[in-house]
Amino acid sequence: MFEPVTIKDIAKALGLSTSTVSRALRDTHEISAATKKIVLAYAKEINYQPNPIALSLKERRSKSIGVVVSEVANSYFSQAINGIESIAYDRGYHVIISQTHESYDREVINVQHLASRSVDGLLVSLSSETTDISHLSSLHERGLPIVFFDRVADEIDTHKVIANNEKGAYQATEYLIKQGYQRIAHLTSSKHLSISIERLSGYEAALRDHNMEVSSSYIKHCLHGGMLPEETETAIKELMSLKEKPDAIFVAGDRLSTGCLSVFKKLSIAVPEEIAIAGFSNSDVLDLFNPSLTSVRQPAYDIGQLATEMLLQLIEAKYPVEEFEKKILATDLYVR
Amino acid sequence: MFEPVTIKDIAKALGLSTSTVSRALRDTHEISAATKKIVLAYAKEINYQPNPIALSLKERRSKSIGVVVSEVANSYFSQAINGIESIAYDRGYHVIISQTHESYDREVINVQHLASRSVDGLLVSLSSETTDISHLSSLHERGLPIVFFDRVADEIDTHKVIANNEKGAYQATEYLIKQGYQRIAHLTSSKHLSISIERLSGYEAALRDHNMEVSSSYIKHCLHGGMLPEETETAIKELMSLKEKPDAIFVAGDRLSTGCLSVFKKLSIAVPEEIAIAGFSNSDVLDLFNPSLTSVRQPAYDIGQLATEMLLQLIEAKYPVEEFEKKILATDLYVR
DNA sequence: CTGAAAGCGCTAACAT
DNA sequence: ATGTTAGCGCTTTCAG
Repeated sequence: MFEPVTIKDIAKALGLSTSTVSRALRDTHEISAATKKIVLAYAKEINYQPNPIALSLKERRSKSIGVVVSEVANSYFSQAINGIESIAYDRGYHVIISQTHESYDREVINVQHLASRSVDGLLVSLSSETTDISHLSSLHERGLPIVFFDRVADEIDTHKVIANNEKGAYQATEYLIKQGYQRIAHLTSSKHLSISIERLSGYEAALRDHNMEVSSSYIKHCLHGGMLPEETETAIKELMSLKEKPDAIFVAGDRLSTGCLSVFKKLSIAVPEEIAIAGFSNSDVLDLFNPSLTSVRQPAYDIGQLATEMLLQLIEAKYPVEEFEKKILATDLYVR
Repeated sequence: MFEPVTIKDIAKALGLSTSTVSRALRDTHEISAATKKIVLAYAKEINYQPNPIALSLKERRSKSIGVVVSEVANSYFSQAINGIESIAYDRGYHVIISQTHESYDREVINVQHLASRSVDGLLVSLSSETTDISHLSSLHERGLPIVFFDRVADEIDTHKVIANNEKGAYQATEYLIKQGYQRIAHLTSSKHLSISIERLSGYEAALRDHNMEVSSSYIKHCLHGGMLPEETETAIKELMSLKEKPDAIFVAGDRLSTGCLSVFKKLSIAVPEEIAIAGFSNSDVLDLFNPSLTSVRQPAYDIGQLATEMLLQLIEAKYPVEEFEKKILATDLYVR
């Protein structure tokens, strides 16, 4: 039904062979200027577009990279994607985005699909459910370039780009401490995620450095990182029903932070009078919130750009790369 | 470097022909149960994945659909995308998302790329810059199925799915009128966008039905739909420097609505005391805003689903479809 | 400088 | 039931 123009059509119309046409279009030297001109003119006239599918099949590369994130409806990821695209498009690569919705199964399916679809490389931020990463390590072992960003898998030896989650968490927690809060809880995403581990560690370090106790009853995990509102609500209710109610919470995630505010609003708990909040967020409408949210902002756009540059370096490397780096970018604390 | 397993590898390893292997994997009847079992077992063992590129080339279809939106970092679009994916994945189609960032040039490039990449169909919401739609109509004439959603092109005869923008705008404007506001301005996106036209028309109808005058000085267009904060700020400043300052604004877009609130905050203009706002928005953190925003919410997820169903119907139609529909879904007014 | 032919991975018509 | 062959669109030897 939809029949694009092929090199064959041009050849037939011009009484040439397909190879000659191909050469004219590819601009090789082994072609007469005259023929080239004719072919190019005709190609433009009929708006010839080479078929990238055929090209991919031939060259075994697609000039496209796959991106695996949990949700595009997340400021952090949409900003990172913009960073990714900015580099990729400049370098002639196309970007295929896929969402896991924090589901491990979805992640496996998406990764398989992208790989079989001949993406030349993968930019991955793990889903919160993922613990087994064999779907990625097997591809990586077989030579598919992969760069992790945000939620990384330490088991796989490749480039990684993350924000300084530990320091960001430390600063946010310290901010709450300096504001005079005494019982600071921590609400975070699933336990095994690299970002959760790093942010937890920053939180604990800040407490310890200020001679405050780390209590496990103050630390709540949400397996789906706030995707399910009930999860957040349950965690908050548990915290608020402790004998020693916390007077502040450091929240380690975008959706979780806004989710928290919603829950408090719903439960009519005054923020920051009854409980103060500081949390990670890259939302760009944060300044419209009331109560306001002191937040740690990650350089999502830069992270996306850097990860893409590193991936393209791997893809275009002449020789297998053996040395891998983990880049750590600074966060910003916005006090509100 | 990255060498996936092919049907040929299996054939060689098992001493069969490629076609036999293909038949075993395709599960045709003309194959012995024994061979089939052997092939399937071996395929599973080495984790064989068929190469969809080769398949696309052969079958001239890719089982994938392209999506063209302005920004994924926009609640409306990210929700629509989720709706799109929910249907597409169920039906075995993959979704390739591309962003125009409200740029016409980018839209042309993306559409060309998607088409040449052999997507089986296109879901399109036009960029705010787009007036010339020949990049789409030429593809459409050549038989590529296209369904428009949100920002549609009336010139192209195909399925369209939109929210009831006119009624939504009418209700929001009427709400402001009933609150007692007298001088209601209208801030909207670029003039030629279908959504702008529809929403403007609802706004004007509401004013007229309540015997209020429509004044062109009260209507401000932002060519980039609020993508550029200066645009919004300039428009607001112009409105606020009129002799007869408006006492309310009906805002016709997500980014524009939040952008408006930001500008008022920046300029220390009290909302809703000095000026009231009602606007289109699909943000899911609207309830955390202060000042709060009365908003028209579109059924973005449903729109995405419906548009996808219609597109797949076109793609899978046995005979060329001649009758096209424009589906109009109801909006919701959230008074805050 | 140009054409014929092979091959990328896969399927399907045609043989056997 | 299985193998052989051709062909999807393109590039690239290999011949001429």
